[in-house]
Amino acid sequence: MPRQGSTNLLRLFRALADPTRLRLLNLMADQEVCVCYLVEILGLPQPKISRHLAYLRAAGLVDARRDGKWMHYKIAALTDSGAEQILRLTLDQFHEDRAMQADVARLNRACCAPTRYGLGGAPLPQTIPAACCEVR
Amino acid sequence: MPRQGSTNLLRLFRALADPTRLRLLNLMADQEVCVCYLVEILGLPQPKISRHLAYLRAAGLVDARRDGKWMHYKIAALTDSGAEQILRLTLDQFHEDRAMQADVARLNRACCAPTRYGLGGAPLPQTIPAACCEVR
DNA sequence: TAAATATATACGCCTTGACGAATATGTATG
DNA sequence: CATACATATTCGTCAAGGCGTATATATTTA
Repeated sequence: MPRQGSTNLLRLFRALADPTRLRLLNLMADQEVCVCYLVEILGLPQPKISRHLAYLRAAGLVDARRDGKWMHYKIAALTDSGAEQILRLTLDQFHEDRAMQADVARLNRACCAPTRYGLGGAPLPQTIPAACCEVR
Repeated sequence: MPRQGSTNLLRLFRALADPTRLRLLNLMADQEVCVCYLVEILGLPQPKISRHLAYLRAAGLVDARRDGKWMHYKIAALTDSGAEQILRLTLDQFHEDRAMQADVARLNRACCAPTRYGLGGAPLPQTIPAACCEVR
């Protein structure tokens, strides 16, 4: 297989060239996340979220997993190690961005109290214990 | 000034989301380069090169310097350190890409023998000594 | 099987930006 | 000042992709 690193990088950069997709990737940086949380946290129309997730999936940046009615998305392991490095560095940079950190904070709060966010039966991310701080 | 790193990153990724601009940045990775060399090496129409350089300049990724009839472009020092890191890592990745290295090789050959490339009086990059391998 | 829920896709509209071709601008030189 | 040369910009056209709205699909539950 010929080296075609710049083609992979091009695909990566096109995927990163949209603010909604950056926010989605930020929320998925550390864990697999259910679509319902993404919609709730970003406060954007569900079809918009779904379309951007489809774009990211087509670009090979995320993997999807069905779990009953729910779909979980997570950041994929990229075959191109250069693209992988750039993606990881990008996600790291989001730690310096207030708005991105605010998104993460809202995600954590929603995961700790799903019912308050209209996410009653929604599955929690695997890294959040089911009884993290939920009031019953 | 509020943190708005993701806005800077967005501008960066949009600038990187084009194959011609990636090739241009690759050629400028280590040195300031005259537009005439960029046109010659990439073998693309001059207005196309010029438009992409204008885009890169507007995005703050390159600086331009006039030298008589000639214009020299170089990669700018980015104010956003996150964007700077990503850009540098991207340029590093080009070392793994055959086509990108071929561009660099052609640039070096042209700089060493400008007259053979129809670049008779064109100014050499600063890092290339005027008598590098030129046959007189 | 019908209804409810979660998610995905299709449609039409619109903006961004890429392109080739033509032309304009800036600079040096005769 | 006229010309040549290097580079930039404009113009019209086109494709990619973003959006809201509506609808389709998949899954569970009654």
